Amino acid sequence: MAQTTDEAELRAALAEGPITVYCGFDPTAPSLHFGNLVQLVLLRRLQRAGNRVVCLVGGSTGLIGDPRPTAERVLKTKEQTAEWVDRIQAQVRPFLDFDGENAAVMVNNLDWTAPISALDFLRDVGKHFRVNQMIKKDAVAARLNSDQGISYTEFSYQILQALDYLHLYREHGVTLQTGGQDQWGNLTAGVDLIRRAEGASVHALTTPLLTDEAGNKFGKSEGNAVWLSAERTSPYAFYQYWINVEDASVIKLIKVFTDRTPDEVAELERSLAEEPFKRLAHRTLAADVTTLVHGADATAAVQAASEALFGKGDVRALDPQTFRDATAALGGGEVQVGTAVIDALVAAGLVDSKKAARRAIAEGGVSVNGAKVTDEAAVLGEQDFLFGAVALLRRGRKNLAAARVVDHAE
RNA sequence: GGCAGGUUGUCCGAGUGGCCAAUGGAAACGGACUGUAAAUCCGUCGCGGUAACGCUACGCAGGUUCGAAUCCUGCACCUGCCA
Repeated sequence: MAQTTDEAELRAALAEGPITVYCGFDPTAPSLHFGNLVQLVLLRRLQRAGNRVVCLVGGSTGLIGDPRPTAERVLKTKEQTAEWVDRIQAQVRPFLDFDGENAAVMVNNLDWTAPISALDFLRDVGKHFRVNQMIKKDAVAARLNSDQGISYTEFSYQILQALDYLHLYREHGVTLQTGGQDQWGNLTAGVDLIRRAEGASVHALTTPLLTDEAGNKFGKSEGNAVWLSAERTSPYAFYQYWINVEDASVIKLIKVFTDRTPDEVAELERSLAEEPFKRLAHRTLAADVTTLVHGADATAAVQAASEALFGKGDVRALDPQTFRDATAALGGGEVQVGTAVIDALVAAGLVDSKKAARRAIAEGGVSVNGAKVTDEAAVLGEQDFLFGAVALLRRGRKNLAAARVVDHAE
């Protein structure tokens, strides 16, 4: 928890009985990512604790765009946004319980925003907002001070989000909105609106931005975002992301993302301190979160793959089935017998260009099936494709890919 | 509409006729060290080529020049001030 409107009052409200809480997700991409996971887990816990949960996917706010402090967003088409709304709704469903007596509710703010005319919007909603306050919100202030400026469109975003809160307060009795720390301005805009329009006092709660010891945001893997969809970030890559988290942050992440009990956490903490080489905390974290997002079956598969690929043994010694399953989890490309290692690295997506591939070999960072490649002109021969199918390419300590042989009849 | 300033590689940011594929920083990547950790040290960091070298690149299009990221013209976009 980072900030709340009135912590004492919120605690009292929560203690008194179930409340109704909402959190919104804007369809700015076809998939949710690491950052959204914090909110999903929070909602999940709140629901399990007996509270009612309303999950909003921003069909209208997604069309406008929450102002980023750095730059204006490029508008997405309505069709695109609508499609992403569907995808994100589907992605959220597994995290919450939408059946039973305490079923979560899924809403789309386009339903109540779209019918409002511009005039009604300005007269009925706009009157409650003071520009003087609006320009003080962090993201807006940053943009006003930048040489980018800010469009009227994005400037209006906070009004739309505040309107959502008001609507949900009226229709569903929502009295708490959660969000990331950067959403504070938008959340309080809603709280203020409800106070003015309804004379009611409602709450807002933000979660702190998760950063590593160096102060960097979590959720970036090799410069790419960690997505929740298997198409964008494979379960294998997802699992590996968590396995590689720095020691100093594992325990914190376990507390945030998993349902481990305090006793279990204490045990993991002890293990981390006394027998770090076992990497027990990392394995637990990776397994728990991967299960949460991708399910138990996928987790078992990537665990086995990781075990096989990073185990001490020789990959050649693995039994064919294990090897096949493990490499199936990896990214890779198709090559033919006789393809140069350099070209195979490019085809498998391990490097961006042949030049980079050559460089990697020169740096001593490339191996095929565990054997270091020293010759830039090396080619993949028949014997390199283990079990007649796949050559395991490695760049650096932990970038692996599979070069799958294709019918070389052509 | 007028005036002024800006647009450089993933990002920030130098460079104002040749020595510039372009200083510096960040990010990233590889190696050593380890525990698929952090810190540290070393190295790499446009594309093709073993290399010599070639190609592409400093908003876009032309031009001046033996030679331009650097000068000129037009256009686009951004920012500020004025109307």
